[in-house]
Amino acid sequence: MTARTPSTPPPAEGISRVAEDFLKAIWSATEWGGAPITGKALAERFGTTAANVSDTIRRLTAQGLVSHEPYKPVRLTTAGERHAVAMVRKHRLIESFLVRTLGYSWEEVHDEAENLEHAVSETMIERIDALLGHPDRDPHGDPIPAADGTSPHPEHAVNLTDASPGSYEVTRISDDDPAILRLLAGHGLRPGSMITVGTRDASSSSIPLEYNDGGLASLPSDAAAALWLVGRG
Amino acid sequence: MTARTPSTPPPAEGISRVAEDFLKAIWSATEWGGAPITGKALAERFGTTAANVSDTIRRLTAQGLVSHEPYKPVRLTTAGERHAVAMVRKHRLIESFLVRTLGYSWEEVHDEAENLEHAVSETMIERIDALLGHPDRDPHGDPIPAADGTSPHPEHAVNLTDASPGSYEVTRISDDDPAILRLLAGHGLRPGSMITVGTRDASSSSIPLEYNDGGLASLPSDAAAALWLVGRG
DNA sequence: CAAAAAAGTTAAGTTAGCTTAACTTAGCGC
DNA sequence: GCGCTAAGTTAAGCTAACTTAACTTTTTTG
Ligand SMILES: [Mn+2]
Ligand SMILES: [Mn+2]
Ligand SMILES: [Mn+2]
Ligand SMILES: [Mn+2]
Repeated sequence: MTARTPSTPPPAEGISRVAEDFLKAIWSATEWGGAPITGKALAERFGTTAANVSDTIRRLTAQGLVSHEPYKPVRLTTAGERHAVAMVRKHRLIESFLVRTLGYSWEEVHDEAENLEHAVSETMIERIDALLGHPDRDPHGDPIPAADGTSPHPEHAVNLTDASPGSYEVTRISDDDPAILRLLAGHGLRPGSMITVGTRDASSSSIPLEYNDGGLASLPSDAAAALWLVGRG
Repeated sequence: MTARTPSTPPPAEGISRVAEDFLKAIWSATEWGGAPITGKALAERFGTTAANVSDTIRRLTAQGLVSHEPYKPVRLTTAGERHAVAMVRKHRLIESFLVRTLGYSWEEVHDEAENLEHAVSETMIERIDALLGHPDRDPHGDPIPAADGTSPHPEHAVNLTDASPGSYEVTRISDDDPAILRLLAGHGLRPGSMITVGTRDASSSSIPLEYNDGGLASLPSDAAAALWLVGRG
């Protein structure tokens, strides 16, 4: 066996499942204009401890995938961002594939994709992409990065939480929380739905909506935060 | 944290990827009438050391999945066999799915399935099974165990290495070695092919074949060992 | 601004899975 | 049966990923 000099960077054998999920989470935090993610948020996202997050961030830093100053939020390096975008591409293509070929509903694909994204080969991803005709949105309305890492930049969307009264089209629905997805699906809301945002009642945190067909509803603010809209006059 | 009594069996949280592959390998050794597998064979199969195999077998034994006396071959317990058959079912259904829906060729599916089998949910496997119409053979001719663990017992097959001269149908082709699969595919041999086995030349270890269409070929013995036949006249 | 709370780090310990090295056992060949 | 060799085990040590506990830094807040 060839002795390995301790100072030599790790052989970059491949990137672990945990590392892949971290990179994706760090990237996702800023996808819709949010601030760089904190250790606390990462710990909550993965149901683990702050100590474990520090440890994992240290390993990712050693691999040159993230940059991190103590007590500051975490950022991706160029290499880290490349890997992150590749994972997002896999995740969203897999979701699209499951809906199209296996009849998954758009509120159940996320968990399955969360596992499969770490197991599919590049070859398989490109075949899925070709079979689906190179889609540019996943079932939740999220843009699918191209194989070269470029992202189709979607029309500027506003969060329902920040939307002033008026007519909108739902362009994306965050797939983070399955319970919220089921709630929204129950309201008939999906990417492409047309809605009218009403005037907020100061005494309540929920947001009044009117649907195309005249139906009325009121969404709690956590569900509203999952909806992204573009104005439709 | 609740203290765990040392004698309590492990919580069977879930079964690791390494454990799943070991169970599958142990089961596969006896699928076509072979002897229970040895540690040496397991080490070769996974490209690891005998020491690591001993270690892994120890863990599997502690989990109640295999039974093992020192210096003896490894056997599955009832629980181990149940898990092994479930993995084989996943592997073969995934191979079938990749061929059918993504246009994989039967000589390239194995490696992809080797990874995906650890990532797909029960739900996804059952949907694949339904989509494919509950197939009972995979692309290599291997029987696909049913969801309840029962295996369709195929017509008794003989290995080409042991076949006396005569007419046969190829019923299965072992998918262990990709190089051999490519060689056989190059000869036009696949499950369902009809062949005539010629008389062996004592001076050579290769086996003479005649195809349906009159073509002649001669297979080296390692390739011949991958072919399983049933007599046809 | 100082104290309290929240966030982050460090330290120590665990397990699975791997390595190399040293040793033991089993199965012959003679 | 004796001794060689192949197979198997044991020992020691490593990394990634996790835990709890103790501590430090930053942020909030009265
Ligand atoms: Mn994931
Ligand atoms: Mn999605
Ligand atoms: Mn596998
Ligand atoms: Mn197969």
